[in-house]
Amino acid sequence: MCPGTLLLYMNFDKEIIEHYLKGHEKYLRHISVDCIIFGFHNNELKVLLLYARYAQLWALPGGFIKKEEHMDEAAKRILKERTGLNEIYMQQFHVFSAPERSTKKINSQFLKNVGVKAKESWMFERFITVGYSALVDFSKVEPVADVFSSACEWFNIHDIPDMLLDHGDILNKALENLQLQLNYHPVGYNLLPEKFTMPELQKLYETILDKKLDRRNFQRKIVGNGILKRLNETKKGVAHKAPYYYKFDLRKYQKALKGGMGFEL
Amino acid sequence: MCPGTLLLYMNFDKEIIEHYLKGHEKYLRHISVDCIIFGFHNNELKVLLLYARYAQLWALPGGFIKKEEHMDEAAKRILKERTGLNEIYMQQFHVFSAPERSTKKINSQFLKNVGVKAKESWMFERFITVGYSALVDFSKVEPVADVFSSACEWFNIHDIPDMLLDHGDILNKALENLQLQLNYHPVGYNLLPEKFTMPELQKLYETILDKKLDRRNFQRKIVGNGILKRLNETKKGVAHKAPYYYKFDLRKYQKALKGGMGFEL
DNA sequence: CCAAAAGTGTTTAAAATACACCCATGC
DNA sequence: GCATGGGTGTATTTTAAACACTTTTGG
Repeated sequence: MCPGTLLLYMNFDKEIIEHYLKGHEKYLRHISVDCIIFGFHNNELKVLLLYARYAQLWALPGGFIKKEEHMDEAAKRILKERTGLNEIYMQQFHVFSAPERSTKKINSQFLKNVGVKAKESWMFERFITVGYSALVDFSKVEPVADVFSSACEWFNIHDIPDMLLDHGDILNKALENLQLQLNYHPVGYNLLPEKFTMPELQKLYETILDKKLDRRNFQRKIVGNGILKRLNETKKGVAHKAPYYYKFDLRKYQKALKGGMGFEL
Repeated sequence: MCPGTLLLYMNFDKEIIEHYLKGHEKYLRHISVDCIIFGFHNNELKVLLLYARYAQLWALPGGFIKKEEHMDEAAKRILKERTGLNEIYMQQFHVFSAPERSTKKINSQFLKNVGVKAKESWMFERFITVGYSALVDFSKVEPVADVFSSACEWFNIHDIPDMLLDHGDILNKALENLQLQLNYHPVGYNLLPEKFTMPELQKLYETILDKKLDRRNFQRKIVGNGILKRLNETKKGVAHKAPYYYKFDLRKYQKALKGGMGFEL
């Protein structure tokens, strides 16, 4: 542990200790929520991770459900705290419940390190976690770490570090889920800025599906189901023919969301 | 309440009271599992329900997760107890977490009725429930009620009674999920007996999707992806041309399960 | 021998795929 | 003026949908 670390802990001690000793008065026991926050930037699919100080490992942004709170609300709250965004597109995708997924050792060691002697804590108990998958506009996110974390950063989906517990598995499952989603729902609206070019949209699909798509057929298919509106505006400052900007036709987009659109490209 | 009811309660009192007062020593708090058990019989899609004595309403078969048990194991255990079957095809499909989904009133009234005064019980607390969807061979199931229930019966999917809490919603979500599944996975293996005829398989699909399919195109598609083996045996005693029996080619079936098969019929 | 339901094949329409040429821009 | 990447159209293959006739069986 580097020299400043222990001191840093001190600043957060009160809140953290309270969480370990009294969190169960506020939150449901045994249940947590973990979020996979996907973003798209520089033609790369990214995921927002936290560096958990107590475990010295990267981890998914997560949290707990308040005693009178809907789980979806808990997920929204967590997402807002890490990204600053309201109205995030998200959905639960899987529950992870292996009895051996526990941070008891890590957590009690951590408490010792910050000088607290606690034999029992709701945080030492078993947790079942519900995975939420969220799609956000990268450019609008301002990553904020939580009290348990010393960093909050984007990672390229192909460059994920070792992660806490089964968080790596959770992330993989989320990605798999996103790929499936893509076949049936339009996805770009949540991941792209309001205006975007066709090549950008295509790159998004290619990145998620992890395969190349034919430029012309892709365009035909996307334009064909009418969820896009082309703007009378082209991208500036490119060393070749300038692509048009597009934006989503919200009404038709929503409709396609419900009806499904059988994308297999 | 009919006259015999209270007496009937007595026989179960010990186990039930123990459950209310000490269940939290055995099970995780705040988390339950509810199962939607689908079967297919007489060309109808059926669901197995319990009549909950404490609520005097039909309810989904459900249960709780033991302190050191994987949630999937809990679901398997519950499924086995109600159906007698091991190795059931099942999967979680959604978590229901509205804070208002609570049986506190119903449960405490019930305890009063059986003569127990308990102000507190883990069973009065809020529960988040994980829905599991299961597909079973109707002919192999022997429905068994649990201690909280006075009946365990199959219901036609189009003839579902009023149900406890949000169980109706859970059932609808499960059905929706099953319809989606059908588009990407073969489904018959779990719902049909080993030998079955093409018209039976088609009826299964028609029942789940709730629409008519073209007999010839259906057959071509199903046979086309090679998951079936036709037997040299026809159905006996039908007043018309006898259909062949088929069975699933397990190897190819499993492969199709993974690869998906884009059924949209 | 006829009604009922199953087996099989063909024709047509739609969708996915593959592929080629022209256009605009910055260097 | 040329390399880069974007815009657009067409021909081909594959897949889905619609449809008709023949076969078997019990009554």
